[in-house]
Amino acid sequence: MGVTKETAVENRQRILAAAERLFREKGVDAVGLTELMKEAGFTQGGFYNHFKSKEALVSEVLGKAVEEGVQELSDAIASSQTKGIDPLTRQINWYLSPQQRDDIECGCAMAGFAGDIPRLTKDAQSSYAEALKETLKQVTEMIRFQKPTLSKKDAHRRAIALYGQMVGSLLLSRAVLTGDPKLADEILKQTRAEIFADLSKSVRGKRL
Amino acid sequence: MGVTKETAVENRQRILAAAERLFREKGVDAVGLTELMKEAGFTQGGFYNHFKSKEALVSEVLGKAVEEGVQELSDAIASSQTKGIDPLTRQINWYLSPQQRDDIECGCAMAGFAGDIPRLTKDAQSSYAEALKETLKQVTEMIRFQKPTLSKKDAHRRAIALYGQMVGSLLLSRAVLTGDPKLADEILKQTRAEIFADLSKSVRGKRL
DNA sequence: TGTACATCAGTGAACGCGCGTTCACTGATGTAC
DNA sequence: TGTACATCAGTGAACGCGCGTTCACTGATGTAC
Repeated sequence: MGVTKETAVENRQRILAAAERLFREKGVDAVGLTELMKEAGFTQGGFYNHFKSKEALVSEVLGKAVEEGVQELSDAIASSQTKGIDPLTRQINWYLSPQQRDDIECGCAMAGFAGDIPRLTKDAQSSYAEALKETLKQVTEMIRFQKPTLSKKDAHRRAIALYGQMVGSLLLSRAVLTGDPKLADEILKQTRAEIFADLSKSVRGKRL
Repeated sequence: MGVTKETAVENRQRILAAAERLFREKGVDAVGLTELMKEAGFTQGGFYNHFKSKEALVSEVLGKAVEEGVQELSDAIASSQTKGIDPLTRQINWYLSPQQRDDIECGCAMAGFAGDIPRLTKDAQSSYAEALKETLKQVTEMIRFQKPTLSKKDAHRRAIALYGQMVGSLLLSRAVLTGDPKLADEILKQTRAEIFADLSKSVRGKRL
């Protein structure tokens, strides 16, 4: 009831933030608009002042989440490089850590939403595909930073295989987290070990 | 109305089969019992003659699907060995093919349901974890069949990393299938290429 | 083997419930003069 | 700057709908004698 234009924009952000949190935690389908608006601090009716439909909200949340993911990765690469750390090693260690697996709120959006994509709008699917492409470019860069001798084509192939591996291990680890926590941890640990063994092998003795 | 005991058992199987088909296609949450029973050829009320609740059905479908997956893999390994084909190579080529990606009805249950597991019952989570463990054992065996010199521990590590990679690439490829079909195909192709490059490298020149 | 009765798979209407969405209303904000 | 009015974010009740589930009923199957 009577709210600054500025406040209205902030409130819209709050709805988006609440939605991302709940979607990641419970899944898109399992979150109702009443619950969502309550979480954001409003009553359900106000939703339609900000969004055309639930589907439009979902698309926007998804798009925002994957874009932020790309941005965060970009920042992490830059930060690693200024610190003189190898960005790829650092990124893999973070990605395949129990922390990023358990902190579903802040974890990788590409992995977290992967299962929902086929059921979303074409728009959402396109932004997801776009973000994946961008991410693969960044991984390719990290690989070339680590092994400058590699051709661009080889690095890109390696990037695709590596990123798929990271996403898959993360999702499998999450899937068995309750059913077999020991296995969940082992998946992350062994995948990390295997990746680093591969890397040190292919740089031919030069340790990372 | 009035049905042989035998027929009743068959009908139960039909409900399970319809459920698995629909769950894979649309996701567990998106399938209602009315739709499900209609698909199986019945009216909604009869559902509770066979299952305690929708949740119980979901658990049973999941358990059955992953068990069948383990069984099918076991059969495929045996069939490859009698034909003198390397089971691992054959399995990877099938798993990372556009056909298995697109044929969501018959594709890998471990991958297809991975995203749903955290929201299911403890029972379902346990059978999933059990099936994953079993699958990893089978992959380990395939790896040792291909490279008998590898220690059991090394083969198991390699199995975890490899299976995670296959699942991840498959899910990413599925996620961008509509948004960027070219990328979807490339993910499968490059992952296959990378895996086989790794394998031929680590068997030191001995082609598969 | 034939008859009487209990069982229970299947039917389809109905239940309460929460969903996404709409609506009339409120009242401070923003605007026109 | 002060006043009158339009705007529109937010409220909360209500909409139709499909959900998971329950229920009284049907009638062939299976069983007891």
